[in-house]
Amino acid sequence: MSIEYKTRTQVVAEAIRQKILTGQIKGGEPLRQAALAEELNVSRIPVREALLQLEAEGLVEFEAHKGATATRLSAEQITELFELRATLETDLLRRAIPLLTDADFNKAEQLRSEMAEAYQHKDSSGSWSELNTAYHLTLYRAANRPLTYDLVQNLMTNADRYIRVHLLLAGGVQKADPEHSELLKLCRERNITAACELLSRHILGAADEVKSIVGSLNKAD
Amino acid sequence: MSIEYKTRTQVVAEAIRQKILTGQIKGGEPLRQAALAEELNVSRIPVREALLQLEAEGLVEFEAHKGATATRLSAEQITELFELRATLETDLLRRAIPLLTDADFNKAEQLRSEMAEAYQHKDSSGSWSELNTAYHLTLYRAANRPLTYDLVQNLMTNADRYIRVHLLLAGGVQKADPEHSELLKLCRERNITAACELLSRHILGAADEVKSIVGSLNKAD
DNA sequence: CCCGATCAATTGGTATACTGAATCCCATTT
DNA sequence: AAATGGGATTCAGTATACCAATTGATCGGG
Repeated sequence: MSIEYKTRTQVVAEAIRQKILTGQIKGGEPLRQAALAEELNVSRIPVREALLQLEAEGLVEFEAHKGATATRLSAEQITELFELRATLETDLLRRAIPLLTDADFNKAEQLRSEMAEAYQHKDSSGSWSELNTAYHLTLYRAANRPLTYDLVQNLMTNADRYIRVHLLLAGGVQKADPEHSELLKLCRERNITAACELLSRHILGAADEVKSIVGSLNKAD
Repeated sequence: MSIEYKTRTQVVAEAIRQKILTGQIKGGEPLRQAALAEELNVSRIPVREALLQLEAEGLVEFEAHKGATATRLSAEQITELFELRATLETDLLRRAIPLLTDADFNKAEQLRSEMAEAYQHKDSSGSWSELNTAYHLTLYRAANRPLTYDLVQNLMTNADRYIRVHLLLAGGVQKADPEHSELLKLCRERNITAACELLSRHILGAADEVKSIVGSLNKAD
């Protein structure tokens, strides 16, 4: 077990990240350091450092002397984000499949079922999202490609914002579960080609639905 | 014209980045905040923030209460880094080729010749590296994929550390110039398949040479 | 030889204050 | 009425000083 020591900066970063992912802070919204510091009972410095970290993750943007704002992706950028994911995640999966163990399969299966259950409790779109990320990452870890893995993890975090919308407004999750089952089955069969193709469709399909929703949202404001 | 305002944090980040890229700060070496602050005539705060930024770029690593150290990639990670580059850069090039303009070709050609000249003045491995990066990026910009582009830019920065070694110890650059010429020619002919294949070989070939050198270096210490 | 205890070094974090952009508002000018 | 040009204000960027927490190293005792 990893004894995670959390610095305040990390705690603050997590808090703000959650606010952005859940939509509590919307794209384009300015993030005032003083306000966040007071709200989270820390000084401005850990807030600044947390924001810097989130900038690196692509969740916020800095402008000198103007401060940080939550990023807002255009439709094209959302497309690019998901296509990037498709590229990198299929690459990881391709490498991972021959190396996946029974333990990995079991963990993935468990996460899948937890996800199915979380879906019942309609409220918690957050936990579904986290489980979904964990499920996918479980299949990638065996690839042993730390740089790509970290990158993908970050891309998934970014995608999450849009997935949650997807999840809330459309019934995007109903489609996900059978795909997750099928994907796991193909992995167990070590059918690399089919698994990668399914994964790609899984990601790009979600992208399409997200885009149609976000498109109408952007018109709204 | 963009009026670039530079905060001290940015200046500091650049200074430290250069030190790492040039090998003035070696992999694994600890980066003392107080020392850097004094050396650069700033307080510790911009130093901390600069280090945080460099962490995001993958050039340094933080450990709570132990501080930052310059990262040191294993042979496997170097392989992964260059393979990632090959994947993402060929993707960009594929998309860019149909959209490249004469202005782009001219700029690339100019950079290529500057690179060839910089190579004469043996000292400046730094400027060769920067020109090399600029040359490649010129061919990718037209792809209009900002996320991927930024990512690649960052990967190239990371690769640079190793390329410079390559450049100094082996004659890796002699090989690069004809490849750059050929690549540009294929782009002008809009020969996507051949151009991408060449680019991939160009990157992976450099990786091989870098690895053999770094391998012997790692043994050394 | 190992094992705590102690201590210095260094990072993480707070409080506070100051400087200087960026921006808004309003008066002056055209 | 529109443009110009200050202030005044807000907020980010940075400095300084200080304290707390953690680490690593040294050292003395079992």
